[in-house]
Parts: sequence; C-alpha cells; structure tokens
Amino acid sequence: MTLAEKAYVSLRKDIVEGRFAPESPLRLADLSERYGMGFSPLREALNRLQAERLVTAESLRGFRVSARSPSEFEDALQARLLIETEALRLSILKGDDTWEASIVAALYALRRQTGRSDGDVDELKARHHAFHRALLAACGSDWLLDFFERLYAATERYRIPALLAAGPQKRDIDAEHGAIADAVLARDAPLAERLLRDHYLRTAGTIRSGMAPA
Amino acid sequence: MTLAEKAYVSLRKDIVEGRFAPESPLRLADLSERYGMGFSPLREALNRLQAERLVTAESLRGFRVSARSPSEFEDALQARLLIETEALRLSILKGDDTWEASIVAALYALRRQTGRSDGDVDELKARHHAFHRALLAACGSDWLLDFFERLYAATERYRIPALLAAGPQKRDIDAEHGAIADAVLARDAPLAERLLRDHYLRTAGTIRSGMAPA
DNA sequence: TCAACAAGGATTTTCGAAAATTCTGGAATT
DNA sequence: AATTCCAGAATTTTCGAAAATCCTTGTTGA
Repeated sequence: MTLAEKAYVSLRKDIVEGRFAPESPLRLADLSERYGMGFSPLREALNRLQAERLVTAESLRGFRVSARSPSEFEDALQARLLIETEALRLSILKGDDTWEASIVAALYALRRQTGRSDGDVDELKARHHAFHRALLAACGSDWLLDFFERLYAATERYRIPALLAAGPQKRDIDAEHGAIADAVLARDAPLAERLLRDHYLRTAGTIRSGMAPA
Repeated sequence: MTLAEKAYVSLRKDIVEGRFAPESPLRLADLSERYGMGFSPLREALNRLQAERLVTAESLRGFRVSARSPSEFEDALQARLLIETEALRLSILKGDDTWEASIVAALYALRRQTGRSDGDVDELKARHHAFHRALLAACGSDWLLDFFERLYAATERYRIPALLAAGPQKRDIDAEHGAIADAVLARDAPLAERLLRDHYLRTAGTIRSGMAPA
C-alpha cells in the first residue's frame, strides 16, 4: 500500500469518526506531522476526499473538513433511503443462496459483537457496516453500491457523536436487524424495504434529538 | 484557478469526450507534456477522477482510463433513471417561479443551438447538459445533484461515440425536450417523469445499437 | 479615529530530483 | 524449447525546496 493510500484511509477514518472538528482547516504541516509523511501523499488523499464531499477545498486556501448541518443530514438520509431501498429490492430479486449465506454470516458476526461487553467499538462499527452492505451486495449495480458507501460515510459522521450524546438506547437493534434479515431471506421485498426504512428513520430520530436544532 | 484544477477540468473533458481510449494507461510523462505541467497537479487531478470512477488506479502501476462495457452502461442508465426521476419529482414539488424561468431560458438556449447549422458541438453539449441540470436544480438535494453529475459524465462517455456511429437521427429531440419542459411547467410530475424516462430510454436504444453487443 | 497600504510570516501549490517499484529483454540453466 | 533470473530501462511515488499566494500586523496618512 502506498503512502497516499494510507493517508486516504487514515484521513477518511479520522474525519468520519469526528476526530477533526467539522469546518476545521486541514493544514498540511499538521497532517504531515500527524501521519508522518510529506505533502504529496496527503494532498492526493485530500483530493480524493474532496470528490467524496468529506472535505472541501478552496483555491490557494487549502482544505477543510466539510461542514455538518441538520439540513445536510436530512438530505443524506433521504438519498440513503432512495438508494438503499432500491438496492435492497434489486438484491432480493437477483441474489442467490451464496448471497443469503453472507447475510446470515454478517448478522451472526454482528450479534456476537453487540452481545460482547468488552466493547471494541471499531469492530462493532465494522460489522454493522458489513451487515448493511451484505444486504445490498447482490443488487448488481456498482453505481448504487458506490453511492451507498458515500452516503454511509456521510451519515456515520452524524451517527457517532449523536449516539454518545443521546445516552442509553431503548431500541432492540439486534431485533431490528434480525427482522430485516428474515424478510430478506423470505424474499419479501416490500416488507424488507419497509423494515429497512423504519430502521433508518428510527436511527435518524435518535440523531436529530442529539443534534442542535436547525 | 490552480494548475491542479485546470488539469482536472481538462482531463475530465478529454476522458468524457473519448480522446483517450478506455483502459489506455495515463502516463505521467505523456500527460505532463500534453498539458504542460509537472507531475503534482496531474496526480491530484487523477486522484479526484479516480473517486469519480472515470479513471482507475493500481498501486505502483499508475492510472488508466476506466473501462467501458455494455453492462456498465446499463448500470449507469438504471441509476440515472432512479436518481433523475426522483430529483425531477422533488423539483416539481419544491421549485419556485425563478426555477421555472431558468428552465424556459435553458430550453430556449438549447433550441437556438440545435437550430444552428454551424454546429459548435461543444456549445451544444454544454447547453444540453445545462437544460437537464436545470430541470433538477430545484430538488433541494445536493446529494442527488452530485449523483446526477457523476452519472451524466459516465453516460456521456457512451453517448458521444455512439451518436457518431449511429448516423442521422430520426428523433425530434427538440420536441422531446419541449414536451418535458411543458409537463414540468404544468407541474405534472407523473407525466414529466414518464417523458424524461422515455427520453433517456430512447437515447439508450440509439447508444446500444451503436455499441458492440454484450 | 479610521482606512489604505506594505512588510513579514504562514500556508498552499508546484517543480525537479531522488527513491522505490515495475517492466522488458536477453543470458543462463534445465 | 521452455523457464528462471538478472541488469537496465521505464514508470510511479515521495520528498524537499522554491515559487506563489494569502493572512496578519503594524504603520502611514488623511
């Protein structure tokens, strides 16, 4: 892996997980020290992230972490619902039993992690992401999967700080995931779409209550 | 405008318009000579284009123009229909009369250009793009507009060579655009969506017949 | 007091060369 | 004849410094 790729992965993770405040400038000298590399690989990573809308750039004024706002969150949420319900519908239509097996596996792995008290949050997030990706993986559209990844990263920036602010959950998230998986495995597309939509809308509610009002 | 931005604009245009063959390597020495700049701004542009899926990159093996294939075209087409019908629906729901005026203006400008025999193809393409963007501009979703731009560029790569191969058009494209604009201005969302969809499916038919079979 | 300006420092952007890796073609070996 | 190996060339990747631009701060002049 080249340094530019490492820079991309690290920066993306640090931005999505909120280790840089939104709108804070990303100065090359600072990043160079933080990640231990020169300007060139960092600039390449920042350009990629700019195309993904995680950072913004202004000519001769460098890069910033892109802003967060309630309206941008609502936008990303609506786009996600559009993309994911369609991708899920297509997956249910086209997926084979290997795909079904991968959902069962992803759900199992996710539940093992939520049930654990030692709480490796990184691992939990990775498995949560993997489960949702597995649902859509058979949709057959690279574009939809690409958009899914973009929007997942964009909304993850809101989810993490909001969950910390919102305190203990009343939801049984394992049960929600299980219900979605059941509907998918039963090839009941309308039900699966409705459950997925509700799942996201419920999360969105939690996020809204953890965010400053618009 | 910085050199990196110029490089991005030029490279994107040259790729979309097919001046580089798909899958051909984009060697830095060649690009440096072609565009008259050093490696740094070119690499930054290539990284942005990689995030947009117009070029592919492989570690230590540089960049290539991304491949074209019938299946990728069908994928992009379906994604476009999903994104654009939804964005159009939202635009009709939310647009004000300034938005209506911008559609009238864009349609007028487009027709002036199609009626011209001196045929500045670049200008025609720009106005065609501007018209389709104007239709969606009031949707209120930055994400949908972003996806629209991506998919427009992706499908434009197929449209241009196919039109040259397909020979003279039997369609009255001005009339199709006019009908879409009329439905939009009448705020008839279902009709506008149907007309837009038909418009793209007809273009897709032309493109398919100009492409080698899958 | 205030606006315009300028000098100096900070920062981004770009270049040219060095380092690292891949590719190519031919010699050596089986 | 086919395969492996290696040296040299080609190419990508990275660095460090130079160039260009922006920002700050203090000064001047009205």
